[in-house]
Amino acid sequence: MAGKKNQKPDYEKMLRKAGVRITRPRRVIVDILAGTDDHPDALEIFRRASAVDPGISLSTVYRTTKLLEGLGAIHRHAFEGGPSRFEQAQGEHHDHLIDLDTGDVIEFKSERIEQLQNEIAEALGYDIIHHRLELYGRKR
Amino acid sequence: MAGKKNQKPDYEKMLRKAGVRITRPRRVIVDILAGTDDHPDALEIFRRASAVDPGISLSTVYRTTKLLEGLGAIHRHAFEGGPSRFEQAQGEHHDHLIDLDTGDVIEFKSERIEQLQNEIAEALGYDIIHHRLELYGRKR
DNA sequence: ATGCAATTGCAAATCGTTTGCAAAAAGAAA
DNA sequence: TTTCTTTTTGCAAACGATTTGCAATTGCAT
Repeated sequence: MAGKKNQKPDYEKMLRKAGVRITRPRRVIVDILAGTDDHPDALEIFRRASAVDPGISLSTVYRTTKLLEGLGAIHRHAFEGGPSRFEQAQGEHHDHLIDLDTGDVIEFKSERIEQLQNEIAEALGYDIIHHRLELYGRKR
Repeated sequence: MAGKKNQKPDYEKMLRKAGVRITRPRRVIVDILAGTDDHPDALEIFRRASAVDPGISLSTVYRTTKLLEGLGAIHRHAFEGGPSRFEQAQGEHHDHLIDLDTGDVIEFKSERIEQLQNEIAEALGYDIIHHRLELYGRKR
């Protein structure tokens, strides 16, 4: 259920299409994001990028995540308490359960809940632009 | 549906019970929180408090909101993009729809959704400690 | 290869919030 | 009410996450 990302997204193609330059730092960062199913924050991406190319700066990580987010290529999640965490925008929409003890993120999906959300917004006279559903829990 | 807070909470009693001193700044801040049904942030509480007593500092607003949050007397909401906003912990649990154009917060409640959340957590082997459901939308 | 705009790294700035500290106020005791 | 001890305050400085200005570097169309 969780670690199911069908095919790696071709971020380089997305960058090219966006008309931005394909630089070494961007290639490294983008590869990291394309190659993981977890939800690293900027600092963690920076660490992983540094392991590949020690010259990459944290600023560039922030700039690149922001760029990719703007392209809709990745999603940013501001789970409570911590820094923003990122994940590929691949696959279907899902929500998150955050393990309060480990910080692990478990993805889940509920068609029923989505449906109910729409009904609620509808009843209130609103169109939902996006939503946030996060369950914070601990293992039973 | 929204502006329905049954009776003002007696925050002074809660403070006394918590064994902390009832100071003038606390009284002012607490009165503001007890007397509003909206979701002000720290700066807004500060502004309102300053109107009553110009001597109150922003630090004290932060300290007092944190104190009340610790007592379970108010809830803190970190809606996306902005600073934390607070509301009395009175009444039943509810979730929020945030008007992206105005910042207005509309409260709603869905027994069905809560139920589904529990089923999901259950299925994943987790106990939900708390959750966050926010709909971001604009008027239709 | 060349030239220029886009991108980088770095350091400094930003925003919301927290904290150290000395001065001020609460409230228990006398 | 005066005194005493303790908590609380205001202020300014520190904080963590993120953004930004700028000069140096780089991608890439020519």
